[in-house]
Amino acid sequence: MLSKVYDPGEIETKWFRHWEASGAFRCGQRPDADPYVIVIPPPNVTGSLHVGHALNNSLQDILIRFERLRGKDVLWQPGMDHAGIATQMVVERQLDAEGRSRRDMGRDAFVERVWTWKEQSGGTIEGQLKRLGASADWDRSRFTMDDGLSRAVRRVFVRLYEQGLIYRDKRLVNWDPKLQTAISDLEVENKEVDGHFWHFRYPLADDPAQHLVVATTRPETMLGDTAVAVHPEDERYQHLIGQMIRLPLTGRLIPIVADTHADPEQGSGAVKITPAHDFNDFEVGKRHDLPQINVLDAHACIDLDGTPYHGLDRYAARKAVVADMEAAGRLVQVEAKKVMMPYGDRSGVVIEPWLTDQWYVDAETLAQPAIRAVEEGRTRFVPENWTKTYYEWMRNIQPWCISRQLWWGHRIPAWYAPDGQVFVGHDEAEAYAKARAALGPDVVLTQDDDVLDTWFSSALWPFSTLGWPDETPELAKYYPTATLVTGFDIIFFWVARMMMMGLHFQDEVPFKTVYVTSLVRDAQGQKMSKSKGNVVDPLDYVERFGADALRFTMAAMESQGRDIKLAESRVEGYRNFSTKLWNASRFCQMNGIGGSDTVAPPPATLTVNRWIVSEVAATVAAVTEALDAFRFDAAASAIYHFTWHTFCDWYVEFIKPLLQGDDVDTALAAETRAVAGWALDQILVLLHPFMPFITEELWHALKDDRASDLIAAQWPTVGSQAIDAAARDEMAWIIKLIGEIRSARSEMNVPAGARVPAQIADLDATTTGWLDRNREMVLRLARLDGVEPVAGLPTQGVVQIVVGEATVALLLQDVLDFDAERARLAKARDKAEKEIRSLQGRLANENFIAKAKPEVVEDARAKLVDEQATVARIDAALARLA
RNA sequence: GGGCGGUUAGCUCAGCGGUAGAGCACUACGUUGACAUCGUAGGGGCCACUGGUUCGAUCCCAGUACCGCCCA
Repeated sequence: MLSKVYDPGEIETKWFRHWEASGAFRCGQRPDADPYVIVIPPPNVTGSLHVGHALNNSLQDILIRFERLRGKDVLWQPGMDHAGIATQMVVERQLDAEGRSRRDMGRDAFVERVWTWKEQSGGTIEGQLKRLGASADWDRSRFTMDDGLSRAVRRVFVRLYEQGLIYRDKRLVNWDPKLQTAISDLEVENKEVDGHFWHFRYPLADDPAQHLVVATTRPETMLGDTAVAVHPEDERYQHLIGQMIRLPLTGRLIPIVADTHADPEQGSGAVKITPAHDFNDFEVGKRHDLPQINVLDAHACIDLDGTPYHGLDRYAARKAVVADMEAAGRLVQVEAKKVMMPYGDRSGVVIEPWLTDQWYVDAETLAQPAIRAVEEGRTRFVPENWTKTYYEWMRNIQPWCISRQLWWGHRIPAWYAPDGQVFVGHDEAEAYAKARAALGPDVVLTQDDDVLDTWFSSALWPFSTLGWPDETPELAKYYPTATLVTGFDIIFFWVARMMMMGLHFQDEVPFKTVYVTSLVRDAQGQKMSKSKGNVVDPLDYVERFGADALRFTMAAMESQGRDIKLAESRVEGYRNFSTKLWNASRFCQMNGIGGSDTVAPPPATLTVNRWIVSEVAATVAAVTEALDAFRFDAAASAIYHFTWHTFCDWYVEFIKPLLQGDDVDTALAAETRAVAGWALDQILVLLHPFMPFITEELWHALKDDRASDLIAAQWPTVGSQAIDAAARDEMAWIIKLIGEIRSARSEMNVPAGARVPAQIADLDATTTGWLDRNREMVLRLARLDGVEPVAGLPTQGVVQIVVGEATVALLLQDVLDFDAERARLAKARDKAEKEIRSLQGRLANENFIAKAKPEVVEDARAKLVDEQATVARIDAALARLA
């Protein structure tokens, strides 16, 4: 017997172990079935589960379990990402605590240390995903630094290099002076901060009495200025274009150039140009063939031997430069100003544009097929509006800087000869072979020190995890994958790059649908962040309410195109829902209702049973349709509403007299038990993708000889042909009748427990049949003593209720408040009258009759007749009272 | 500056060309043999604003205001 209260903790780990041990998560179990594949967005090996993961993976598991139940050959490919910078930072922090540094210990020892850390404490997130119930094929879990995936990375690098799509170039990069590495544009966060605008006088070389005022937010970079630019159409400066400036502090001569980059509205309209330290200036420098003077070293300290600034860090240098300019009388003013500053998203320090040699991918070329694939609908975004974001990025894509000055990652497979010639190969031997062929047998090579951007390896994820570069059966069967579920924040980082690499190396899109999830915020709508302290730990909710409740919350709140504000009350509410389901199952168990033997609905003669079969069929259609359309909220709401408000609130209450009375008809009771058991089974299957644990537990509790676990059961097959319109009409009337009686009782303060005798008038043949067939249910649920059909209703001591054509009178004798009853009827009359006026207004409009859809007009007419009849009956009821 | 989205009950959100729904919260009653993590009943909304299209607009279109996000 099930316990009275559902305790999730008890059963969740039990069932997960069982599924895992039984191999339920493995792909390839249905060799003839269509595949359905999702690759997990690989979480960082350093990561732990946050609420975004909980959302994302709940949705993936819902899709996976849904398709598994539908009989597909399902593969959910799990794994983790080596997360270059993040992981290196974790281990460096440990070393720091030990008073050591990676440079002391050397590259090999450091990398070994990272591996040790990874083996010991990396990947806690996998365990946390399992706690959520994630039914991925865990035996296939991959890591981006695996041998196989590393081989894929080298293969891709070599091939793209040979195709001229990877190259080495000297360009400005975003340099992180703290982490000592280049990072990509995407890893830079631009933030507006309080800064200053320093206005300096730059003297003309020919006439030092004359000067040009330039304004800058970065005074220290003036040491690297190689020009001053003015707008070509700026009247004020026409005569100066082509003249020279004597740059203060260094004394270098620099030209005044005309360039549209100078904004006449900004400051004085003249702008200093520092090509080696600013992305815009770099472009200006190229247009005017200006020298690029690098004045900073890798630590962002001034690197100008022989000057007083040498060795100062950028902020100290700024102070010194400003002080010296002021002392020289060249500081005009200092203006407070909001400025945009680039910050490294990992290090949090200000990024320095810096001139270095790096490796680049020709993203523009690779992007073209990736754009076409979406234009042609081979891959589609859901919700659809993310397509625009994707195009926006792809059509303006910049060369992708893929080298990182880190030690943890895939080392770049490029070797240099002493003369600087580059040899790229899958391994050292291949590079040597090429080098010897070119340079002779004695050549000595050194490998590039740098590693590849982490996203370079995750770009290969949809096929590298399937075994590529080997031509494995898995690759043949499971590529392209079906659905990618991810957050909008990595459409650029990851989705776009998978599209490029997948198309280039497999000639096919990596996935057919990209489902973009919402962003989870806190209950106040704030983005969660550690610094704000509003981070919700999903595992805390799992502990308190169960993984099922958290998963259901995620699904129920996941509506397309809106952020999720996660409120604890919702999780609690869905915990209550699981308790409700638990107790409904407990009721069934106590009444001899067990799991069904059939997937098809059992034969039913009773209206109430035919009705619940119809309601199940409608719910199956609604849930299936919603999941097919990625409407997780609609699917969750359909199954929730059916379970609680149809099955529990009405059906279970309806069947009690059929099972529990003194004079039970055994044949009808047996039919009812079969139908109830079947309906509950359908609930369990429909709900399983959302709440896998409780449903699996109940599945077995209701029947101990199940043919399979629920996880491997069959999605309901009952179709719309099982919907019985007559049964639905009949039960709708019964429900309305009971509802109206309850409402009147409550309003008239009839004690809730009191059994009241009733009479009913004006039934026709149909409604007489309806009432006769369901009399026991009505008596029980409306708390009536009896409901006797009569020709004329009594006039004294009655509460009258109009339901359709019929009027019910509750016989209350002495306890009736006459005025209250009159008021109650009057209120009902007003409501109907209001409706009548509205309908009459509409029907009086010729245009409405002529132009509205015929069925709409017909509906309005029918409703008007109905409401008028209701008013007539209420009037009759009022007349009886008088 | 460019792009995307939002504005519906006290709160969180669905919805749809035919004058509005859910969950939570609130009020009253309630221990009826599944369930108080519950049941029954109830109150609560000029669907942001202004125009337009339409027989009819919360819904479609245009604009305005405010709020968010992304990119420069």
